[in-house]
Amino acid sequence: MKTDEFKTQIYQLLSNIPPGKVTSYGRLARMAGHPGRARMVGSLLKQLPAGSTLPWFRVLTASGKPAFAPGTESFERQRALLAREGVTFSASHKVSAEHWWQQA
DNA sequence: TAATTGACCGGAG
DNA sequence: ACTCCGGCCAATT
Repeated sequence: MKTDEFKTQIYQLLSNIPPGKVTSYGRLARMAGHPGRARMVGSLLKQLPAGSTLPWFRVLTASGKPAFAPGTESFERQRALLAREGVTFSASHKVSAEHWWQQA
């Protein structure tokens, strides 16, 4: 079980999330067969190569909100990208359950 | 080499 | 619904 395999798994899953859908760090980790490694998923997304086309913005915390503090640049960027796909936030910055990705 | 730091999570209070 | 806490473990100090 190498770290590289975990990374590959996560990247694979991430690329499978369709536009307009979202999931959480923890769920991705669990889908990859590594429950409890949510932080590693966050670490991977943080270190994504500059030119990557992976939809990092479709990943939220388990509570359904972005991992960034409201008002920060990253937060606004994520909100804009999701809005472009029809995913809107509630007043408390939470994404409604109907947008959550259900594995095919 | 050791300590600290996170784009996290679930349970408990 | 919200805060606190312990577990998580690679990357960074």
